Amino acid sequence: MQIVKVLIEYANRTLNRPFSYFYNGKVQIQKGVRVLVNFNHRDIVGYVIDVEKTDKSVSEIEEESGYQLNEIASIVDQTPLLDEELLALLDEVSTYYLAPKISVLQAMLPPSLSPRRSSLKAPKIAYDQFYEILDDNEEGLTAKQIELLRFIKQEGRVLKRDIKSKSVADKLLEAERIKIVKEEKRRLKIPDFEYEEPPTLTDDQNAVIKEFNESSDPVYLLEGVTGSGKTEVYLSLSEQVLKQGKSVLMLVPEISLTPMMVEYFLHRFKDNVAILHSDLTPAEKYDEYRKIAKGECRVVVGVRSAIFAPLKNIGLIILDEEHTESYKQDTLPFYHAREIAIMRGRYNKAKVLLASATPSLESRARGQKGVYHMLYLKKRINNQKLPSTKIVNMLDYNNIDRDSYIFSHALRDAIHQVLARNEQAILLINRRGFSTHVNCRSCGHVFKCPTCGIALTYHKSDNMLKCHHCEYVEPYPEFCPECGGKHLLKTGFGTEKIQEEVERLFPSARTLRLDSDSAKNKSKIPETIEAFRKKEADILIGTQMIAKGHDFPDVTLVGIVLADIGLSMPSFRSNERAFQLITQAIGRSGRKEKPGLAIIQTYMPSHYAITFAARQDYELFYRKEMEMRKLQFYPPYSYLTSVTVRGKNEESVVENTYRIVDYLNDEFLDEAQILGPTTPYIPIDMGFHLRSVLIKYRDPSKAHRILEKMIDIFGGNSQYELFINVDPYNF
DNA sequence: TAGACCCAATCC
DNA sequence: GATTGGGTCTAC
Repeated sequence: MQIVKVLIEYANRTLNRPFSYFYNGKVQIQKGVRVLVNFNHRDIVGYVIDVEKTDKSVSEIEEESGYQLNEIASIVDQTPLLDEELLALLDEVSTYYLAPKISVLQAMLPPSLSPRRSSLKAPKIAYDQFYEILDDNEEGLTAKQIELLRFIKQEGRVLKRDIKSKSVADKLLEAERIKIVKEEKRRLKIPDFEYEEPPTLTDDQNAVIKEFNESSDPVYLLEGVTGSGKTEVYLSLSEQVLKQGKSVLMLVPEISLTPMMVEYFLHRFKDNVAILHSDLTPAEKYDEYRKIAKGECRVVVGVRSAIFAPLKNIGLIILDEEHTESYKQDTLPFYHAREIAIMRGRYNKAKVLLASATPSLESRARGQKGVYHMLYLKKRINNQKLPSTKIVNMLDYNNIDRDSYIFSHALRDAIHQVLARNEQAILLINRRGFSTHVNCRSCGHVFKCPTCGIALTYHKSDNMLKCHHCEYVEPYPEFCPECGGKHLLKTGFGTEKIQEEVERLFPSARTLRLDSDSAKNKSKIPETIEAFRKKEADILIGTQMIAKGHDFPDVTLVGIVLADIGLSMPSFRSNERAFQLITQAIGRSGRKEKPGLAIIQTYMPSHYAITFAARQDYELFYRKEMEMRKLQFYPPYSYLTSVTVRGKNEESVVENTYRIVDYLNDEFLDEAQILGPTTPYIPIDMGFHLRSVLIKYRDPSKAHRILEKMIDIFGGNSQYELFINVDPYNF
């Protein structure tokens, strides 16, 4: 008999331990396969982490252990889900992020292989069926049969579903002239890209590649201004690595925003490329995953979760736009792809290349200290000039247009000129919807989301109030539910309002809007971008979506309608975010020979994030922001971990959070700052109340020991659940 | 995580 | 007297 230890599919701290089952079948159960087990009256999926043979009987074991053993209901997988490297990575990730192991497994594996019940109904392998010749003897065949036989012979193999005359084929099968061959099918359809010869590299690119090759450092940070040719460096290095027989993992922030990167890789490496991103169907993900696991593709281009791709013998891992927040998962297990990349790099003895025009402060500081090897691309490829910029102080009434409180004279004039020259403009407003708040004029009641507790945004297009955090919507009310007042006040503005204003002020201009409302399904994003590139519109209005690496040759004006939005967010990263966003947006203006202009409207015209972004001066911003971080003891001068308590009863949540704060204060003594309990920006999650503690510390290994002890003491509670976020982003 | 179990509130 | 709803407990 075998005793099988399994992790069960619930990613809950109190269940983060192995459960034992017995198995009397003949098959030897392997570690790393999924099994179906009965757990607390239900059949669920478990992941096998250990198997022991025993001569004892079930009742003897039950006697010893004190619990009743069930039998494994069935075995799901024939072979283990993870190879040796990924198995080691599972341990490393769950340890570093203090996360339940099963949650790491669920993040690592595609839906069809994930240890959860839903994976059992998920897509399986699909096959293409081909006809191939068995025997080309034409004797005794009808004319039609001979015709088909010759056709198949000529083609070598023919897809079964391409044959119209099914009955003729059946006859040939019966006569044993042809056979059916099954082959795994790739459901992701990738257009066939022409091979593109690598362009001649610039001296700067060659210098970077040379320095990279001559060093044996494990991690590199490439700081390259927009348009400096980073992509060609990636392609060139990838080519080298493939020639050495190794494989390449290329991470991008979001595929629908950067389809060009995928295309470059497809042009260069053709069907050696597998693609992994969140818009793929589960079936497509499964096929890509299997292709990688079988070694059929040695280049993977993908988003965050692709960092767990089952690539073997990795030689190079690249993170493009390494500062992007989408590399951090904001649900369990809260991992950051950059850290995983470094772990996998270490295991594979592969080099890791991080790259950005505006590196994250953490990475840049590590570069400064020599932890990462700094590389630079300082010049734009054909020496394009950076756009000229103008900061408009919106506090000064004289600067504001008489017809519209949103536009300055400068921006309105500039748009007029662009339209007159038949060029294009981009207007960035990093907030969607029409008005940001709705409240009652008589009693001041603010309309809030009942599930999240944050203010609802008014959307004019469908006359609804929407929550920008969860899915909640309600019709725009006629009167106040508190006092019955009829006068509701809409304050603040977003993309919808800007579009309306633009259409009012520039009636002849054709506008396009791009935000997550206008792009409900993601294929809309590249469509809208393409339409704008083709000059089907004069003005593109949108959120940060439009600020990313797109190349619009006719855009000569970028207007940042309100640069302060990001700055007023309650996070130590808000300056960094604002700087990155403004810098990127400005980079969209004047990409070809036409000179570009950027106008930045703000109520904080002398804020350094705005002034340095306007000058496109990363270095000065970096130094100033480092000073601020040092003063406030934030990363990179400290490490952060947040602990969030989530429970039904608000009082008990608060009380328990206080107990955790006290505990942490006792354990850390003076070696950490413990902030809290604080009420998170999103205070309620599906009817559960949330409170957080932020820990700022210098010694990660000590913190790790204390946090593990904290989980032992406070983790196994049914009153509340603990969420631990190592290196959180939203504080 | 989600069923079982328990108790109290509520219904006709 | 039965049904419903909420809170708590527990799992191999």
